[in-house]
Amino acid sequence: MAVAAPATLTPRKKPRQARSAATLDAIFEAALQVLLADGMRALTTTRVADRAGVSVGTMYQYFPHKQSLIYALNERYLEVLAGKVEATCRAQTGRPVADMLAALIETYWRAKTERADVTRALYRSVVEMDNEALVEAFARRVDAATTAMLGSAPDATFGDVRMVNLALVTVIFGTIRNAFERNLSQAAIDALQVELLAMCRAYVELARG
Amino acid sequence: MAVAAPATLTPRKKPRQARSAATLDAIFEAALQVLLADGMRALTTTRVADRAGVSVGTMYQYFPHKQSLIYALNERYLEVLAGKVEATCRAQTGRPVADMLAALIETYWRAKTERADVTRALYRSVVEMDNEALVEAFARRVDAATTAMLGSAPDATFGDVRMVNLALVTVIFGTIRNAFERNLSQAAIDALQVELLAMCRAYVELARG
Amino acid sequence: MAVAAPATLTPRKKPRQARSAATLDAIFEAALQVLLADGMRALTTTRVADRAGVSVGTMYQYFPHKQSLIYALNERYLEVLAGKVEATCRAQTGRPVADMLAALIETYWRAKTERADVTRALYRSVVEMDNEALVEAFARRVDAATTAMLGSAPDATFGDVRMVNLALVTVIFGTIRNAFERNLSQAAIDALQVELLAMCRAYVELARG
Amino acid sequence: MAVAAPATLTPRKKPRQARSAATLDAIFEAALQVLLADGMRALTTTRVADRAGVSVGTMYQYFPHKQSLIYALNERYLEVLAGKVEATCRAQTGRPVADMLAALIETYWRAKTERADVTRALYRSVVEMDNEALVEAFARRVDAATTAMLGSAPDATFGDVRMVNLALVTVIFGTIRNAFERNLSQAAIDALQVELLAMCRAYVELARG
DNA sequence: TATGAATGAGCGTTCATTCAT
DNA sequence: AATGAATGAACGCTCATTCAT
Repeated sequence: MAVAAPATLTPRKKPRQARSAATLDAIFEAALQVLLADGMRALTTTRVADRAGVSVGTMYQYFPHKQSLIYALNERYLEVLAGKVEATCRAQTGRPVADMLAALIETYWRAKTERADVTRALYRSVVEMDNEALVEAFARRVDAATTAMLGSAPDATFGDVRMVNLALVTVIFGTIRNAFERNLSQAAIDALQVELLAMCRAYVELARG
Repeated sequence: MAVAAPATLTPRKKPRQARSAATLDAIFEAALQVLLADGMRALTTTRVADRAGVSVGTMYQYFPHKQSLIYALNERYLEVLAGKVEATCRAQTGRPVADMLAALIETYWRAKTERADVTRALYRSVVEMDNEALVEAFARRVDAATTAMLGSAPDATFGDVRMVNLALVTVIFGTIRNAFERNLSQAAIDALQVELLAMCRAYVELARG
Repeated sequence: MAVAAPATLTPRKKPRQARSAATLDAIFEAALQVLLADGMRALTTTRVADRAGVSVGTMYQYFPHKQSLIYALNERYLEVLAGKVEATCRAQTGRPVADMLAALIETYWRAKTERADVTRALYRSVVEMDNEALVEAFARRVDAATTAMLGSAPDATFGDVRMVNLALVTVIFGTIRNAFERNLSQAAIDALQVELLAMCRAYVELARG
Repeated sequence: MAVAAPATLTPRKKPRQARSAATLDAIFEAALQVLLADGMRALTTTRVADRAGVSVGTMYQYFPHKQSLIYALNERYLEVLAGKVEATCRAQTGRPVADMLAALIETYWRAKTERADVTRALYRSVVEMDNEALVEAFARRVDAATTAMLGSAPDATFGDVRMVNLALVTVIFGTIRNAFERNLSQAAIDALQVELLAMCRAYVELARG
């Protein structure tokens, strides 16, 4: 059931040539397209290979199992997402904590909204693999970035910054995910974002030394 | 992909005899066991029937599709969960808002923790069906209950109780779900629950008229 | 594969009571209806029993296999058909041979046309059983009747009446069956009947002593 | 019930390589063997594939459904049969009408007799598909050939050659089919062929201008 | 005697994976 | 290195038949 799950986010196999990288991209894009167009059930190796314009055989040189393809797909998505969060954290270093929260929520929310269909499709692709390692690695990267950011706030010092950070990150990410699961109107979603920010700010107010 | 999705949470077919009800229970329990032990991939009709101690044919007298079994499984789970939330809301009617929040979080958290494995397994079973109707119905029931509860608080009146309610419910449920997705230590989980409550209380403080 | 095939056309089991006969009739009628409405594929024991208003168990008291039901269905049909041919033959005894031929063709053609759908459905039901004995018995009955009729013609004596009879019966029945297999217009069918009669008369002219 | 039925008799998919053609032949031959040995009920995809020495998967690369295999089987058979009739018609062009009839009957009868078992097996395979289009196409081809042949006879002109042709073809083919359905002795069959020819000749005598 | 829930062998079909070319 | 035809285990599901009630 569980796929061999390397604990790192580094790509399993570095493409040696531009050609390989292009093929890899084509496969990823194809997989995503199939997933979006026809759902998880239609995500067969042949279908992906066909849409990517390569043979199944070739695809099996890049991915030893179907699971490894799905794994890599999620890896890639989380890689980009983590990058965005890190960029925001860097940009917010040393700024007031209220701004940090707004920026973090905004970044994550937009990342999920931009291609909401992809987000949802990937959530569903997770059944096919053991994503624990992936999630763990993502969490570690994000935790490091947000903890550093929070620590740099000039207007707040926290007794247990790791705890505050865990709470904020879990609440923000969990809320955003949940908002996607329910079929909320755009208006409700916008309002929800505002409330979430208010809540986080109120919490930080409490928690700051 | 999508299963025929009745918009209600009422069981599709009332078992006529005690014998039938027992069989139905055995099937549900078997499906859950398989799901827990071997994951979604192993949840085949034969396997479930075998473990339930009935023949496939019998299983197909209770469920027209494999999907309908999974659907019913989730229906059942959400039914119980919604019932617990409603009970809590009834019990907290007229009590201080801070108590309400503590009780709601406690109830939901415990429900998820009691059989955390089941919770996780069911989250994953969702790929196989269209659970939109189910989630919607669950959300409506819970929203009604929590909104009524909040409205009854003697120590708080809200400008837009529906908005406050939506925010609280989404944050609480989302956070708890997210806490489960990550592999947190029990200590971290306990601490998180405390923080979540603090955050919700701070938010309500802000929102109350 | 082959069903136990009694060589006679007599019913396997004489219904003792009116009740039984009614049930039997209901089963036959139900089978025919299902066959007509949904084809051979839909002809399941449960479906027939349901439509007949009895339980499968009861049906299995009348017919030991599904095949025996189909067998009996064909038996019944051929019984009626043979009866019609025999009646015609009796009626035509001693009449001119040209009249005999016209009457025989007319009788058989009308029998097939009256419920053309039943005819076709039954043709198709034959896959499920070994109808050799049935066909043989039918052929014998008809041969006896037609041979006797031909022998009684005042205006013709045949060198080998059995041969002439075999030729006529095979040609007439075969032609009519074939006419049904092709999708001919009503006009074509009518014209064909006329030609068939002409052909048979010309043949008899030749064959008569 | 009905299979997608292309209105032509041309093969659906040209095998690209000699290897493929061999496989296709093996599958056809296997299907025929199973049909002959064990009847329609035993004609399962696995059984055919096994006997053909290929895997089910391979079989499904040639035929999208079980039905399409049966369809192709009949298509192939009728193709050969129509070819034989056409060849005879070409050979008999311009010859006396009595010779034409003898040749046509002889050709058709021999074609059916050569592999009488195959003939009978295929008759039975028809339940599984909608052979209307197939039969129609066959009829059209044969009608065209025989009508042209009859029209070329130097010793006969017909008022309505299409009508005469329809009568002859229906009678001949129907009679021959019927002769196969009954379990006639070889002697009876031979005699029948003679009588059929006599009948057709007598009819043509009548019909010729 | 009549019932219909239960059975389970066996069906048609799919698709991840391999390997000869 | 790339291909895609071939494989076959395993799936979801059906339905003739049985037998406890």
